[in-house]
Amino acid sequence: MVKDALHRRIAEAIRSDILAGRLQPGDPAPSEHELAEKYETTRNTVRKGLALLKSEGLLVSGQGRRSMVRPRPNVRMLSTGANHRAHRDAGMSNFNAEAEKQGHRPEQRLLQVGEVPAPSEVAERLGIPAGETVIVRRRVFLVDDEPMQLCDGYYRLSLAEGTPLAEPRRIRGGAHGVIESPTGTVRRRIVQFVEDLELRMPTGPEADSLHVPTGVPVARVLRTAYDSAGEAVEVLDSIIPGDRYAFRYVIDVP
Amino acid sequence: MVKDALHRRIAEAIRSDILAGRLQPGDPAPSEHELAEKYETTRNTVRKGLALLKSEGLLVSGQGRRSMVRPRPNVRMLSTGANHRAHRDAGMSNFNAEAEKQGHRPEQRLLQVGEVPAPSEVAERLGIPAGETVIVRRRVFLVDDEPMQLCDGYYRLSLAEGTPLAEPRRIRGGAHGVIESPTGTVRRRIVQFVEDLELRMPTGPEADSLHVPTGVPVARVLRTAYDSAGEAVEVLDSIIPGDRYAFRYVIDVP
DNA sequence: GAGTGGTCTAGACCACGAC
DNA sequence: TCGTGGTCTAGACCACTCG
Repeated sequence: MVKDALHRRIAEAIRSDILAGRLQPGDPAPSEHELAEKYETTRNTVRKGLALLKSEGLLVSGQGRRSMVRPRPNVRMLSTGANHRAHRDAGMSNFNAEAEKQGHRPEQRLLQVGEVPAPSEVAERLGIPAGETVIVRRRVFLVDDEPMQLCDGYYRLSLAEGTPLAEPRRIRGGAHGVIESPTGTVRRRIVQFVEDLELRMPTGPEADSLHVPTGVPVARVLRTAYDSAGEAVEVLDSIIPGDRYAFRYVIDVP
Repeated sequence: MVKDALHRRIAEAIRSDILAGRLQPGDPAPSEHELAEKYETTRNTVRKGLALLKSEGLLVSGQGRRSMVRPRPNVRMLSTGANHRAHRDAGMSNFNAEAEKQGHRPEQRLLQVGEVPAPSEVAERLGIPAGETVIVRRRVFLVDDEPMQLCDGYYRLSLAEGTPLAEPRRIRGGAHGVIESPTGTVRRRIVQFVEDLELRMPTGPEADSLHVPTGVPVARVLRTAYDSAGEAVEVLDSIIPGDRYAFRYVIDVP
């Protein structure tokens, strides 16, 4: 019978050790040799069992090193829509505030600033035709030198051209400061965010650049910012590893 | 070199066929035999490559059947905090409304209603000591007879005892109707939800009961409902497969 | 250098689906 | 019945880490 496959039983035994706490995060798993002997089978079969656990995110392994129970990451960010403004009024992004609160050193690294044709999902949200030229700012957020998320910001050309948004430099006070700063006589104000989340496994390049271990999913988050006129002024396209983030949303019912 | 492993190259070739659209969802993948011949290797190595793609959620397979590119699920729910009340005032849950809008047949199946000790995460949110007895209502939501999510509702004993919440029957108008119905002279009103999301791979039992294919992550959502007095009146603990749901949250900035 | 995990070969038998 | 994928054996060599 399929469900009683030996490699599944091996996986199940170790899984229950982990879930019951008999094996703690960071503990070494039994070696493949030991398991092969214990279950009177070959290393190949043992490896299939361990592969299952890796794909579930319970084990991590590496050439030459003993496999171990996946350690909890030392930082866990809380991504919350609830308090954007509070932080920003203090001149700080949500990301930085959360990291520093936990006693870590946040960093935002700018990968690219330039003009690109708008991807369809972005164009849709910005209310422009797909393929129209937009400004993109690609960044990676890090904590203690470990990458935490990829974050691409998209802006309409008419809004960003000639502003710091189009410059390949970090922006003091953040992108929202620029958007809300008065241009001529108008003063924009961001009053609403809409976040669309999708769950999936990371692509190869994503897993590489974010150091996502096997068996850890990511969220793809598209966040659109609207001003008081109902106009979309920014679309953020983020890839967020599931082992380093928890999400919290507060919904007020009218 | 590790990255050039043959099974990885095989996976990469097929992956790019899928991502480029040369292989469409539902299309059969090449058979293991064919691939072994093409790459002049053994079936075992081919299988390692295909296993990679399965763990990424790109392929599905089954004994005796040809592997195929994972078809998009025929229903995709939009889980949104934005319009709970609108639907409920129409006497319909968010879930049912969304499914019917897409022309499908929703169903909520009650698995269990009973008293249990409150899990710590639930107790925390309900503002009671962990382990205190609470009422739980375990349900599975289905669309067209396919399971879509697991959803356990927890209620304080003092609130649920003697009400339909403690009865093993479906509740006309939903649980919120009961919570908001007047008891004595007070009339509760739910005014806020707080949703905590976590991303991970499904456990074995979860994958089984939700028919989650390999390589598809789940969200674990804890939703707490508060009344106008700031009291937590319900905690919902849901497991939601990533291939059948998209999440949308609207955040208003004061 | 000893031990570990990563890769691969060359077979075998089984369970299941489609024809 | 035939082809498919699922499981397993019994070896081998390599790359890497650690003491």
